[in-house]
Amino acid sequence: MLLAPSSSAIRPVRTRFAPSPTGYLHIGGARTALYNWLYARHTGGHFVLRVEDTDAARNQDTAVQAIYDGLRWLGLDWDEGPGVGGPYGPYAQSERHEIHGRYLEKLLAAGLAYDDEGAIRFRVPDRDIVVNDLVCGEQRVNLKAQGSTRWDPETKENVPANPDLVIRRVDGSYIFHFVNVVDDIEMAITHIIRGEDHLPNTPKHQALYEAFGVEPPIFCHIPLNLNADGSKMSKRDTGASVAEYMSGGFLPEAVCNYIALLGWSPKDDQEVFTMGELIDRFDLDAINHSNSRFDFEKCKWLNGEHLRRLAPEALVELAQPYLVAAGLPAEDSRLTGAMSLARERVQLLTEIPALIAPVFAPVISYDPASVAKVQKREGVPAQLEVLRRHFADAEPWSAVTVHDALNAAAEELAVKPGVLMLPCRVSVSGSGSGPDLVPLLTLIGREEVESRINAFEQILGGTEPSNP
RNA sequence: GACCCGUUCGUCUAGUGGUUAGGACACCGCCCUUUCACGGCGGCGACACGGGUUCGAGUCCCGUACGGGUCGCCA
Repeated sequence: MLLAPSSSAIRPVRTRFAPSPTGYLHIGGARTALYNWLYARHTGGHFVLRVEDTDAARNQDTAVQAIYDGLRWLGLDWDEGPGVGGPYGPYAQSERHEIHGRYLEKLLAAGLAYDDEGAIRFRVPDRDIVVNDLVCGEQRVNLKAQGSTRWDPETKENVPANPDLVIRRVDGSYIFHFVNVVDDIEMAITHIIRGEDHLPNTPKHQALYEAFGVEPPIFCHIPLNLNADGSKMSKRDTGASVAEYMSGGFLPEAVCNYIALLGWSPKDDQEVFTMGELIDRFDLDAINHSNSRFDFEKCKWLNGEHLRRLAPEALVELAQPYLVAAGLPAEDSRLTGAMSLARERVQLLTEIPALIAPVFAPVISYDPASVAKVQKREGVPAQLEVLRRHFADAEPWSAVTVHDALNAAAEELAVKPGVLMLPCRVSVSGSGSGPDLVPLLTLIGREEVESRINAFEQILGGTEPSNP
């Protein structure tokens, strides 16, 4: 009973993400969830979250929580699932026993399943099963022929095997392949978007759909994400857990943007997308066919791009926890101005405190290398003296007057303004690099700038730095 | 081992028979009479290999190599 999936076009799209509670949300899983979510949003359909827990793994609240937290942080809200309910519940596999039992009965009654020493096996048909995958094309396999041998990794050889699928264990619990299909049928899932690692299993699922006389959903197997070195990404690898991004100063929309691009292409040169744009542009026909490697640097760059598109006020909001942790004021009239400076060079929210600290820090921590660089120069104390004099005349203290003062000092000394910038910068921030100097000085204020230049002159004069 | 998926700059990718093979990250250089950064400009850098088909192939076909995946009473 092979049925073409064409008629499903009239059904409202229903996608699902079905993670097992492993205690963390893998970035690859996050991408799978994202694609399902995007497709549902793109088509105006529904996105379902179903937790594939098992009896044995029950009561692992924290393990499930990590998945919820990750999805919520990414902004991938589910229309049906744990916490929100829905017409096709329950949404935890462990609570769907009766349903699974009912489907098992169907198979048993039709003679398509049988008891094997207490376990129950699904009788696999002896004919080609055809799967149509949106990405990988047509897959054709005879499960009976293929399953009659099994690879034994111990002896490294093929050994005879029973091709019929165990669907219920001796202990009465059900096997993944079976519950997966049953739940997808029951939840009226129309599109299965999942990792390519499931592709070889799909003919088994197809056979089950056919056994139940149900039109299978549209399969879409997406290529995998690998580590930078091409190895499989596992729990311990850098960037593998969404939790790292949550605490590492990333913006959820930047992470979504990046992982969306790993495996899907907008087919043009746009790289920075808002969530709305992703929803708009995302479609299944533009999914790539080959595996990709995770480039943490590009992910950071993209995060910087998203940060740069934010209003300073929004940045103040987002930086709150990092400011507090760094002992910086969480509320201050200069914060917005400081953010618009930090915004220009920031990639991660975690970098913000160091960037704006000079605006607020009463004590400068001098970077030895930067100080040494200044010390090597001739005539710096005299230059700072002239600079300070012009700063004293800047009235009122503003970006314009500070800028003019800097230029005037340079003119008097017959040097380019740039020559004065390094000593000035190190004086007020302790570092040779940082936000744009003039706005930084403006923000710090005349009094504080002058006293920091004073302090730095003393250091250059041979007095021991109070803060090496 | 069998079966499946794949292979364009280091990485992410555009490219659907005729292109100087385009963009982005990273890297390098220059510019922004102001350092670092941001931005702008430029540079480096790729069609895995071998056969076909074709007037013509990154694009189609076959093979090889390489990478990944799957073969559980795991999910």
